[in-house]
Amino acid sequence: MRIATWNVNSLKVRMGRVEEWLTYAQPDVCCLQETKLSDAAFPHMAFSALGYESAHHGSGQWNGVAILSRVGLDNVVEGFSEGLEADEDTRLLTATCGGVVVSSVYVPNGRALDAPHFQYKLSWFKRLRDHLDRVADPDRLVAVCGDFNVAPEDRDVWDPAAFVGSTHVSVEERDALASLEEWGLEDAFRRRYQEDRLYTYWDYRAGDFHEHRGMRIDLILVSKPLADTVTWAIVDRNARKGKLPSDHAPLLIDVATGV
DNA sequence: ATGGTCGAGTATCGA
Repeated sequence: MRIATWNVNSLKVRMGRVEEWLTYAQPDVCCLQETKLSDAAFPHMAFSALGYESAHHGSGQWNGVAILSRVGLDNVVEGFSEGLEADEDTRLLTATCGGVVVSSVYVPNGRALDAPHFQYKLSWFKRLRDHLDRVADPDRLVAVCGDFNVAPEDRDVWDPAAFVGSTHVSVEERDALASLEEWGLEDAFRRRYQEDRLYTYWDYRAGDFHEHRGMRIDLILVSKPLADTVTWAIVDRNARKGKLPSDHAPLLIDVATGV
C-alpha cells in the first residue's frame, strides 16, 4: 500500500496539479492539507472519477483536511474524538483505510514563540495525542500524516542558525512531536534516509526552492507494526516545480500490509 | 533571513 501526504495550499488552485500527480504517483491513500474549501465545495466526484473515495473536513477559506483512498474509507472521524474539545478550525480527519488507521493533520503554525497561537499549537498537539488514545492503538497499523509545522531536528532545516528564536524548531515543539513518538509512532521517512538537506517545504519567496532553503515539516508518523513494513519512501520534489506549485512537496511511503 | 511570493478575498493578513 502506498500512503502519501501533501499540503496543497488551496485545492481550488491546485486541483489540476493534484489530479495529474495522483495519476502518476498512484497513492492508495492520500492525505491532503490546506484545502481551504468548505465541505460543500470539495470535489468528491472528480476524485471518484480517478478511483478514490474521499472524506473532507473543512469550513472554507482556511485550513481544511482530506483523505482520499482506493482501499476503503471507513470509520471517518472529523476533528478530535468525541469528548475532546472540538477541532473548530478543521485541522484533523481520521479514517480507516485498508486496515490502517489514517489521520490527515494540519498542525497550527504557531506564528511566534510569544504569540497566543504558539500555546494553541502546543495544546493542539496534546489534544492530538488524546485523540489517538481514543481512536487508535499503537500496537496496530496507524499512520498519522500531514503538515506538523515542526522540523524534528536541526538537520531538517536549511540553516539552524537562521531559526534561532523561531517557531518550528523550539524545544517545546520538538517535545510535542516526541510525545507522539512516545505514544508509539515513528518518523517513516527517517527510517529510510539519514541525509540532511532533504526537505518538504520551501517558502515561495526569494527563490528559496531553487536555493535549497527548505524545511522538513511534512511527516508520516507510523506505529511500530507499520514501520516494520516500510519498503520505500520519497519526497516528490518534481511536484514543487513547474506551473502553480504548492509550497509543499508530497511525501510518499510504501508499506507491505498485504492490502 | 525578511523584503522578495503566494492565496485568501478585494485591504490586508497569514504562511
